[in-house]
Amino acid sequence: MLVNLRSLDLNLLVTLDVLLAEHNVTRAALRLNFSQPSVSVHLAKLREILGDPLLLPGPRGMQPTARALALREPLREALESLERALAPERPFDPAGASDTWRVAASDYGESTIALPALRGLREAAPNTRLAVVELAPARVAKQAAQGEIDLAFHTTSDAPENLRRRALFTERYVLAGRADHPRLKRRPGAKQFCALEHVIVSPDGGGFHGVTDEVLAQAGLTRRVVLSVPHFLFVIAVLERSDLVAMLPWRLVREKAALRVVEPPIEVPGYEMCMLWHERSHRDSAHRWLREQIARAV
DNA sequence: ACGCTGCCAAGATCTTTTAT
DNA sequence: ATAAAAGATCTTGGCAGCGT
Repeated sequence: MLVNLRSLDLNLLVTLDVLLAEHNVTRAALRLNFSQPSVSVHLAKLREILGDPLLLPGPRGMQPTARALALREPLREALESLERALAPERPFDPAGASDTWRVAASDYGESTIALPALRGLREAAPNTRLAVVELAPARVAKQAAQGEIDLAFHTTSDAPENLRRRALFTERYVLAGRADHPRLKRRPGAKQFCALEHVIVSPDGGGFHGVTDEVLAQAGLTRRVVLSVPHFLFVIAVLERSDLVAMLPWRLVREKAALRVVEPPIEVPGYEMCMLWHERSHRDSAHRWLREQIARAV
């Protein structure tokens, strides 16, 4: 018959553990910082609960019953396991860690966050692995909740409310075209800007209308958006091989020698990037280290 | 007010020492 | 070898502190 743990004071097991080691109530009491009678009462309760005398007074002190002998090792292991489980979390050791982290990122997040952070991660924690998975904004909250991803890189403004977040940087838009683009030798005016052929990134797919178009509309202007693509990096390839231009995040194009980057003639509001994670990971020392590492890298 | 826990004091039991 | 005395150890009963 199983002992109901609800009705069992686990402190009794601590006493039993010491009793099984000492075979002596007085010495057990000394070790436990209890009075001898208290331990005697504990033993009485244990006898009642387990239905076994456990320790019998005999010729050479208290002799353990067969049940007591059978109990000793498993009990010791169980208590040690509990002690380990309840021990204060030890600080994360990057050098010895072999975690695999799953991070959701768009190709923009890959370029501007994952890439800068990668070197530091490899150096500090060489036995860890990083899995970057496609960022699907609609699914981030669920993925985080189900533990499919540890971290997501996302714009702050439309990030799921129920996830923890930390701002990483603010981004602004610049106008980019190929390095020797004839119309970008000087910063174009609004009219020339609208006359150019534009590429737009539409992560949801298929859209031809973005923030830039809204700002233009307020000024009574429209531009010619001739290509819509879902990924940022493809835009760069397109710009390099055509006369198309695009309003792109500054961080994505700042080191692209093949591109010419100019300030746009109109003021397009930027956005803030943040990383998102689930409450469950919030206090985890490994996860905190990862977050700190990434925040420092960007 | 009640129940739980631990302590102290006293009683009970068993072991060891000492005397015969 | 046996019995009494002393010592060690466990159990029981009563009490106080504490939290519900």
